[in-house]
Amino acid sequence: MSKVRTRYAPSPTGKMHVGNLRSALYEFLIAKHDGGDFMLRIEDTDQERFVEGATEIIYRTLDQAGLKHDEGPDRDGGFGPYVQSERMQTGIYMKYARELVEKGEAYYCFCDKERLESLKTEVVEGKEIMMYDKHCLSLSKEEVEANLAAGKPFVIRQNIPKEGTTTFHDELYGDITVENAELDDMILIKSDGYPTYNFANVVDDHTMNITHVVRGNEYLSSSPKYQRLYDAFGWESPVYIHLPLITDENHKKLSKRSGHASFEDLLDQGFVTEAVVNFIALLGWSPEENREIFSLEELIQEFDYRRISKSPAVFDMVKLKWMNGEYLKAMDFERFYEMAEPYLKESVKKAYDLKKIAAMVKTRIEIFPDIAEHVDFFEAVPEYEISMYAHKKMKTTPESSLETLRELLPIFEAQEDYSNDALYETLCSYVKEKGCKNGYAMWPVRTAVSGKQMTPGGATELMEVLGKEESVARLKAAIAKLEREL
RNA sequence: GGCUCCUUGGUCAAGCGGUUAAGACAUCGCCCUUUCACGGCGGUAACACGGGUUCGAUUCCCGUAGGAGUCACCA
Repeated sequence: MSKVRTRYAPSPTGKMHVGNLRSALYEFLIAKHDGGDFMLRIEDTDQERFVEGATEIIYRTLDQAGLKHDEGPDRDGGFGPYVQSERMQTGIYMKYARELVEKGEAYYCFCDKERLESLKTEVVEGKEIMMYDKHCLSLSKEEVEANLAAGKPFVIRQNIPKEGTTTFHDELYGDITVENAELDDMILIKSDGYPTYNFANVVDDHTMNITHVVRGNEYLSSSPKYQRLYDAFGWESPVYIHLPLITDENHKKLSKRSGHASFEDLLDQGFVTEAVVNFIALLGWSPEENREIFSLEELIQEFDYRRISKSPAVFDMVKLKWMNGEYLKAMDFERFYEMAEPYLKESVKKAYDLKKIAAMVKTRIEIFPDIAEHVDFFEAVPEYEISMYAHKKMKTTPESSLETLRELLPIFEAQEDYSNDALYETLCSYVKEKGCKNGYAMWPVRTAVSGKQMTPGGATELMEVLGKEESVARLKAAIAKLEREL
């Protein structure tokens, strides 16, 4: 068996959504698991849809995700060019198309738009259904030559017999057989001379020695046509692996068009690449052992494509967030801080120790934007109800809290050491003297300095960050508020 | 609509003829705790339906239903 070669063949039409990325990931994993090569090929045969800068997005995304390609436009492996528009310059597609015409497996078609339009039979769900009627197949060689000589625009179509069936084999779905009568004579070469995806992909995959064609299962229904192409050329067909779709919560295929999140969007939303990669790896594939957190290296090790499932998977943002949170918790602090800093600065403008705040918040957030709601009170105590001082378990009430705070204020005013440890000790000795529970004193203090139902740390941790001046000021303000509102 | 594919809890999923039908997210409860979160423990919750095959079907086959994909000079 020759070395496994897979390819990721995107068209540069915009951002990469997670379905694209997962295809790239699986292609990468299938190759790497077997010590094979992963190739990048740019499919830019549609000049109209080409988006400026889209190719750069592809490179950047692959790079960020760690899916390093062994070959591609920027890494020649001897099978180039790796961009289809450049391959076209070599005349390769036309050459092979002509070969098919010679064999009677394809034919020139000169039908114009109007005639094609008239062939459209029915409209289903807004889509016009059309099957070409092989009109130009009956043209004589002379007529074709004459048309060509006259410079008449033409396309080259695949010639599929009306009888019989075509079968191809997919590693996951098994043998799939369709009636030839169901297959349209698809266009191989467009009137602008470019090949269609349908044709280019077959020619390229073969000439570039791709052993495993891995792609989304939206291609399942057109695969019989590709199979016929391989057969017509007398080429050995590759191993096909069609991936189950990734859908949204309404079970619709993820697509850019419907505004579903792209990989870039997810990063903008505060997800880390490793989490996203890990998550999508598990959308349609599961490892043998019962485990969910995998590094890319571990995925390469474990990835067995035979364990890819056949049914579509819903992209669940909630679970992605959970997984992202796991990655954040496991992340080393320096990196976490680097990534969290912009978000912290956004919410906390005052000169507090952001590293301390970052450490407090690290285990409490799932994505970076969560930081804001956790730390906003450092900037200023929000408006709050004094009912917040009542806590059943702590046995506190607004009244008891006022008393506690009044007693504690002079103690904190007198204290110089505002480290968490020292403050905690102070509080504990107060508690001991009072003969109450920890929470009885902690709760009102925490509430007073934060004004929030929940905070990323306990009373004394917050005071350490706030510092003496601010802490005392907040305690005073809280006492005043209680006196006023009780 | 034709064709193709799919069908285990709300979601991701294990299972590949005999299981008390895993696990994870979410949800609920309890514990821990300087609140919340984290962490720990536990609960609720699934084999779409109908026929076969078989001693025995979640598992194999056939239907039905539901869902999805596709039907371009887009990929």
